[in-house]
Amino acid sequence: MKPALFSVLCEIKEKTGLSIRGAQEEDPPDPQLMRLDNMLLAEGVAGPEKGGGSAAAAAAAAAAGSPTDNSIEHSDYRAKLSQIRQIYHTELEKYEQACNEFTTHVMNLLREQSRTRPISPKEIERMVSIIHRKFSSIQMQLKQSTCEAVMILRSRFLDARRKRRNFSKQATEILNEYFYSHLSNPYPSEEAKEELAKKCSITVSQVSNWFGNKRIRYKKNIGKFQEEANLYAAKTAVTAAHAAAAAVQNSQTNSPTTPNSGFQMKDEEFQLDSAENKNTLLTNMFTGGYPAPCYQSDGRIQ
DNA sequence: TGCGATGATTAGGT
DNA sequence: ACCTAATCATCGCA
Repeated sequence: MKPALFSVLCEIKEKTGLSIRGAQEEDPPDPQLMRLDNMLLAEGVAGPEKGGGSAAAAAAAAAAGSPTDNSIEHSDYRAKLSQIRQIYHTELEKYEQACNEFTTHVMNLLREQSRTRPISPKEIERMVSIIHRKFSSIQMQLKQSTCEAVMILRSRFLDARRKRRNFSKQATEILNEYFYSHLSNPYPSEEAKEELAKKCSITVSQVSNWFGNKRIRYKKNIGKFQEEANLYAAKTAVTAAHAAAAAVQNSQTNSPTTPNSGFQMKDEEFQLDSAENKNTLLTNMFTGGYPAPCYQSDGRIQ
């Protein structure tokens, strides 16, 4: 910027008491503008050059409940965010420069006019504030669209649904084993969930999600899961047989296993009596027979 | 590429 | 807080 113009701007500043550079930020305490500013600051788009963005990304990733450090996606997110940030800053600078230049231009015109007519400081102030209002509304739009872009970016990268990965085969195996061996009451306790989570290398809430999904899907279409149920029943039968063999050697007077009340969904009379079903499955497994169908094709009990 | 499977989210209930 | 049920969005296979 040319020194001559700059001195003019300083002159305006002195005369009007307006801050030319940052008029938009400090003049009206507009709540919406403040919201936008706060959000941009929180997302690391506005504010200090480095660190903010990654902090926001890390916080968001933590909120999304991602235990592994998917650093590839992270850096991708950061790259996109800094792209937005760069665009935002260059645009902002462009607007400020344009605002200043335009102000200078108007001031020059007023100066020339001052040779032919008297110009009051009031008039100058009015002109300058008009210009600033115009430019700050443009700036508001910029901030708004930047916020939108960040929100879209966030939803694309940080929405857990978008980066869903199937659990490992082992994990699914472990979960299924638990589910089918507790079919009469497939509601693991907090401790059980923690243990399953540990075994499967997933979070406790993922275990809860899995059981929630499994219960509802099993209930909806038991027929579909029959084969799977048989498979895991056989599997647990083998381990149970080992355990039983060991137990029998110790004592013959063991109390019977826990009484089963049946798989009952909350608030619903939905007695599967699946413990009995499982026992049938097991005995059939051992005798080589195939279990009699216990459920109708629509999933209801016969 | 279509479609079923599947993990995550949401709304509404207790 | 935890559940069910519906739904969303992606995965993975034929």
